[in-house]
Amino acid sequence: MELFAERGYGKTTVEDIAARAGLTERTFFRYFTDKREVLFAGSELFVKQVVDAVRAAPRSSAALDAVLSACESTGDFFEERRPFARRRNALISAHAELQERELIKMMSLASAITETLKQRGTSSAAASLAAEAGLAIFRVGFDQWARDPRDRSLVLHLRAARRQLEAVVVGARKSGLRAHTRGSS
Amino acid sequence: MELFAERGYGKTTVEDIAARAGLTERTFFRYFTDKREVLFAGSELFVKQVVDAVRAAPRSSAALDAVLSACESTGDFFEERRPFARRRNALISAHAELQERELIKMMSLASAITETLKQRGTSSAAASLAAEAGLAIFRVGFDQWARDPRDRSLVLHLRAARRQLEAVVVGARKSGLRAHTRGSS
DNA sequence: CCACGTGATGTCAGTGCCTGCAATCACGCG
DNA sequence: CGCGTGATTGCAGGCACTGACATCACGTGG
Repeated sequence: MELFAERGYGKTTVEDIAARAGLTERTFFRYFTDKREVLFAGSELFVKQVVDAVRAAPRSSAALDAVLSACESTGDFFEERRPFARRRNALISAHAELQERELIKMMSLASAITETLKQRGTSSAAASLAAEAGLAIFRVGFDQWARDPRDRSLVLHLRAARRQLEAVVVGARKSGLRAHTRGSS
Repeated sequence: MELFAERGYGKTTVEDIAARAGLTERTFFRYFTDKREVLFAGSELFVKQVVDAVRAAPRSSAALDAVLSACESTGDFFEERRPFARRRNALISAHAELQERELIKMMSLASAITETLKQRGTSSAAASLAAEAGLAIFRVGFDQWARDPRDRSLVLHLRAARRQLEAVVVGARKSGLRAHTRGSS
């Protein structure tokens, strides 16, 4: 992060990073598969935490609720490092290659959540959709949180996003059914 | 695609591709910014079609309906080339770097849709969520479509996915509200 | 104190992606 | 034929990444 801040991501070579850490380029590639991966260290741990939280959700709760409470449980983690999260976010959104990596990490999280939901007895398609919808809420909520000038909590933004999604889906369902009834038959 | 089928994506160099097209590596990079981009040629056109379809949706329809009818309008396009779509899909899901590219294309589509919805008067957060929810439905539906041994239509799979999402969100809302009533106050 | 095994680190050479720059080519026009 | 313009090429080089092998650090048993 120091180096990226100094010269920018593109102008920082892997050799630079390794040197700053007192190592060789070759050794860098033993720890990270990629130049990009250096910004995503510990992501497996993050996935594990979220998945465990999903698994820990009460059986009675609906799939989406399980996913969202798991998302909310990451709040403490992020709340402590909002400044860092902001800088990291800015860096990533400034570089397409980094966004790509972030997106695939998100999808691997989605897959992991989907699997966990299936083990809870959710059907395959519903599990996928609950995972994806949950992460869509997370993305939107996280974004609002990161750019919130009033520094309100992540949980608050997640709940707001969730209500928005409900409104969007339910609203569409109502008018969609009406249109359908009108249109067919 | 020929070359990728013959030797695999990883073992096909850009020089190979250029040679097969009767050109030089250097020229390849004038047409494509990337080796990966060769598999996503014309994606801007696709985005344009979907965005136009969203824009063309009646004002009265809800945001999510606008997005979904736009997704359905791509059905004809894909239906004609299901075998190609399947091979391309298999190739992409076998290579993480290609998945990354596909994901970022999806997100750029989501952003474009979000913008269009905002112009229709949808609020920013609702627009994001309608776009993301719509694309989640598209991803799940498309996946089912591509792997459907009975070759049923894309539209059918999209509608099914949509009903699943409704169930997931509405189901969660009901039990979530119940839990909330029980839990707080 | 030494030999030895093991895992981390370093060296080196090589491949392939990608870029900048300058030369060359194709071709339509006066 | 000469000329301008846009497409193509050749060349040199930077950087990401890999494989094979050498070396180092260090704990263990003799």
